[in-house]
Amino acid sequence: MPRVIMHVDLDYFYAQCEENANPTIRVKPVVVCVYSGRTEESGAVATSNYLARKYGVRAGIPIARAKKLLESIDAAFLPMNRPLYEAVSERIMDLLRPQSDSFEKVGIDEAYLDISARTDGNFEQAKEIAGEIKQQVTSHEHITCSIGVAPNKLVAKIASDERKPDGLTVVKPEDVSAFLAQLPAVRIPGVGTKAEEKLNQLSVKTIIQLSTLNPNVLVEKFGKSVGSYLYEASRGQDDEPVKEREQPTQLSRIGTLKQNTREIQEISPLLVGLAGSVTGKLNQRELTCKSVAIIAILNDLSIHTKSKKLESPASDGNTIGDAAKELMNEFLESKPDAIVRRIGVKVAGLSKHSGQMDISKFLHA
DNA sequence: CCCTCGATCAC
DNA sequence: CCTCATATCGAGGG
Repeated sequence: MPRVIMHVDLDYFYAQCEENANPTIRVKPVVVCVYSGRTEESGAVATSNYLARKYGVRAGIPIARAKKLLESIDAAFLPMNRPLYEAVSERIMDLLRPQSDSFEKVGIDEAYLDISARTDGNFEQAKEIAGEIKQQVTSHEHITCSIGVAPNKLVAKIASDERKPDGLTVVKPEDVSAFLAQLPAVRIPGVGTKAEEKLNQLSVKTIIQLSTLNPNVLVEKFGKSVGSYLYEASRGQDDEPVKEREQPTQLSRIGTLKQNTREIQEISPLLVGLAGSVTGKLNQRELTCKSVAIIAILNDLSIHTKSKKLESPASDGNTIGDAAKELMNEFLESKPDAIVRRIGVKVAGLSKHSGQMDISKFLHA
């Protein structure tokens, strides 16, 4: 019996939330920005509506470039309002969850629903449910979404990407091969610029070409894990279950310095602020961390990390802040030429805060 | 098997 | 003149 899996992708989500918050901007290009605070305009585009995309304004480009592309055009440049998007997301997820046998939220604007049991494997019925979900999300939240339905998560995700925005693509089990055959290999989740480059070296552009490669060649080129993933993905095979995501296993915050520097005195205030912010998130979720890391992005935009395992799991600002400062000092010492542009603090090895006091605390007292 | 770190992806 | 956040893998050292 085939599974019936649905992937729901909320269209240009941040920008659509902003359109709803202020419908007058709906007719203009809408650009949601992450301002870095370095200068008035510095930062990047988080997402944009489809009108803005017509002008080439897409996620990730510098705000300055977006302004240039839209100069002389009446456009709305808005700062991110993450609490708003999280609230809308949560309400939508609460609409979706009950429509599923099992549910998996992936990030703020995506979810998988396993609807095998309630459709009894019937893809016609699944299509009806998908239509109802789209209507429901529209009527409750005025948000459009694109939905893919397929026998597994992999193909459902590729399908939701097929028609956007406000799309619905159903790929029945017998249609999987024909559906994938036409598509470029970069449509496979996990295939980005680097993997695309390697595939080009093998003269592979499309999924059907990928499916002709010998698995040994793939493993040799991409490693055991990615290689075998690509082999199966090209055949539309995937048996990952849809399952609720537990707690995240890491938390991080990154910020941009006012100016590039390697002076710890100039770096410390931001570092401590980020450490405090991460600690806040940790405590909100009642978690402890086993390790602390710093991230340094240099003036040449190269990324470096340095991490250390703590003596014992911690959740207090002093322990995490001190560890971050220590790591930053060690990093600067190890890289005498490093000029720092941005820094981050990450905690990992998270587990639920237990009331249980670690015995090492007593041994040291 | 654990720790650390860079790379990659996708957002 | 270039944000932010998370997960995962593989390598290298121990």
